[in-house]
Amino acid sequence: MVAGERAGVDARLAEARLAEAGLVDARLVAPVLAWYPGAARDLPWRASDRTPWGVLVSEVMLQQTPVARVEPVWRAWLDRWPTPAALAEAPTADVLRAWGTLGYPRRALRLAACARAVVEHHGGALPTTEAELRALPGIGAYTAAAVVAFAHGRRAVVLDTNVRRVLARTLGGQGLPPAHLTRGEQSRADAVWPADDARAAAWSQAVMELGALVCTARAPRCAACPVASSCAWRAAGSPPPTTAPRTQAWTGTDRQARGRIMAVLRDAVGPVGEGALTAAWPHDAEQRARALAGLLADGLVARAGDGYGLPE
DNA sequence: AAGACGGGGTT
DNA sequence: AACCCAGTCTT
Repeated sequence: MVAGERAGVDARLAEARLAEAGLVDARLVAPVLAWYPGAARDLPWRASDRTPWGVLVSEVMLQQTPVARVEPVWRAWLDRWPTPAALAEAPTADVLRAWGTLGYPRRALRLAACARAVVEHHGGALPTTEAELRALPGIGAYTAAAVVAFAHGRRAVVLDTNVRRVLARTLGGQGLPPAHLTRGEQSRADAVWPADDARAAAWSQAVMELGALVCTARAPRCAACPVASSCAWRAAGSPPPTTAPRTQAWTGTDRQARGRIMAVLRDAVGPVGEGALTAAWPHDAEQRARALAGLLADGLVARAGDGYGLPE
């Protein structure tokens, strides 16, 4: 075993002892739970009249898209398709237009497929276990846990980018979590998560909110943090992150080309011809063809007469 | 384990 | 111009 692994194991053992002694609960969980009620945002998918379906729709929309952009689309979506059964009947073109510019439109396709699966296999009601949710299209480990915690109020370890950052800083002393979710992070989270359903669900919501509002990636508001005094990262002098995340290129990528084509088709009343696609991405015919082929393969675009349109 | 996959607000 | 965002799926 190399020194780094040895140190990691020692750190986890130390954390496990702290958890056993109830110190993590006293220093981290309890203060964050106390902080939440006065700080939480008033988001519509958290309202007392929320439904599991509304929670799921919010979680899928929030996969890589910020809250501010999701909120208006979520409201319109739930007004139009208040249940899985309603969405299951919707034409794909309507679904993609309602998704608008949230990005990653395959999520909209998967959400519609999820609605149909819920109708077919679960009688139209969302299942309540992580394993059943995980088996539905577009629902991965995070979203399954989020629905269990936020919609059903039961214990589920919700490990999104916010929670990973809070735990990396407060317990790990690191500025940012690893690039990819590690077993170490999962075992650390499992040790921290309260055992009781109601407390665990409240913690899920509160720790995510802390990461979103206070323990932010770029410029954390440590002065407003309820656990600043026991934060391992602060104690270490807030050292900058060691590994810089690789930023994704955007301008000139296939993804941008796909987006331009989708924008044209969303805004078109009927099918569009080759000319409209050329105008959408004029300078690289090869890339345009590759993007269109990908969209057709993904089921985001369909041939319509002599041209192309959103699928029925 | 790595790469593909949108789009817009913030710094 | 970079960076960031309540991830998932495929290879």
